[in-house]
Amino acid sequence: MESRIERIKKQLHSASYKLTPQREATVRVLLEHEEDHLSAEDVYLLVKEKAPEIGLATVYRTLELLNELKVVDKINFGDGVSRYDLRQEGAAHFHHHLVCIECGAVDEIQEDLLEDVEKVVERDWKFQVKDHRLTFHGICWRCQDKTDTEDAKQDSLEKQHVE
Amino acid sequence: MESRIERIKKQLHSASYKLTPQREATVRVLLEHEEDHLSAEDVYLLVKEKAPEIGLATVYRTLELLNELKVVDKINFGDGVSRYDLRQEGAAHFHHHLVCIECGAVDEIQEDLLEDVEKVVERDWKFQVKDHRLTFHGICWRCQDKTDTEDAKQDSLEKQHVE
DNA sequence: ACGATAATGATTTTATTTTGCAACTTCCTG
DNA sequence: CAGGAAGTTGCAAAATAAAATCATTATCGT
Repeated sequence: MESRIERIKKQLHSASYKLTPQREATVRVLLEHEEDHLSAEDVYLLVKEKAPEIGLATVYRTLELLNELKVVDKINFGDGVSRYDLRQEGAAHFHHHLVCIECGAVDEIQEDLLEDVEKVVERDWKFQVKDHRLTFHGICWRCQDKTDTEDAKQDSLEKQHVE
Repeated sequence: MESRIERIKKQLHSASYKLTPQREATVRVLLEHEEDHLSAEDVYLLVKEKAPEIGLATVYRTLELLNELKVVDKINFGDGVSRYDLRQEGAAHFHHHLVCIECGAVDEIQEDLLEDVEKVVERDWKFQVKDHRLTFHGICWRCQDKTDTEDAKQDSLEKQHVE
């Protein structure tokens, strides 16, 4: 993790930006919540725990900066807020998401999956693909299990009290 | 087109909503700009031409309603505005988009392309896919042509004035 | 340590979207 | 075809997110 921060620091420097304490604190929060999909406000509140003097504007600026450097990706799941997601180190493409319409959970898929599709797009639409955003909406395995269990429960109830 | 409005009217009725003149005007604007990706404000201004007395809030409410009914999809290309895109009639899935990072043009892909990928997701992640969002970011054929032309121009200039 | 340059935090501003509410429509019922 | 409940509208105000402003402060190479 330290080495990861070091590398981000180098990225900043090579674009002649500085790794200030505020920026470092922000990056640390992102690293500690790699699985989550935090909004700017979320990040702000978490960073504030470590560095209470930080301002919201700085968090916005830092996130925008990290987005420029392709360290994070700015995503939008349809609620009005932008969320920020660390990009896998060295990944050329952004990873995919599974959004559960039951419980709202967001899972990640790191595999590419789109190689063939991109080839088709490049060939048939003459579109030179640089990046992509892919999100599936549906029902996650947890909610499928839950529903199964409830169905089973429901079934047994219906057996007891036939209406 | 009239029949399409008729069908949307039925959809509204079956959810016990009404097709008011304002809603009809809004739907007509959407149909007439099927290729575009209008923001709420865009729609508002266009509807106002036909029905000047309409309020912005009504447009927002209508778009939200049509989104609920899956007549339109609400999309977000990363600028701060939501855009509304008519769904192909009968399409189970939302179509895909090609966003050009040079000129900002947004093209649509109606083909599915994701059948295989969805199978993998359902199998390997036990995720029951209901819908998807796929957007490619890259360079459209128009800008590729443009760049080619400019390169050629540049080449010939360089031949004339070698530095 | 110094000084140019970059970054910060508090606050204000902008832009988009949502909400509250009184007035107005719509459409069903008799 | 009048009456009335339910649904809808337009306006204005409020809520939200994000960006911009600006005086102050920190950073880093020399």
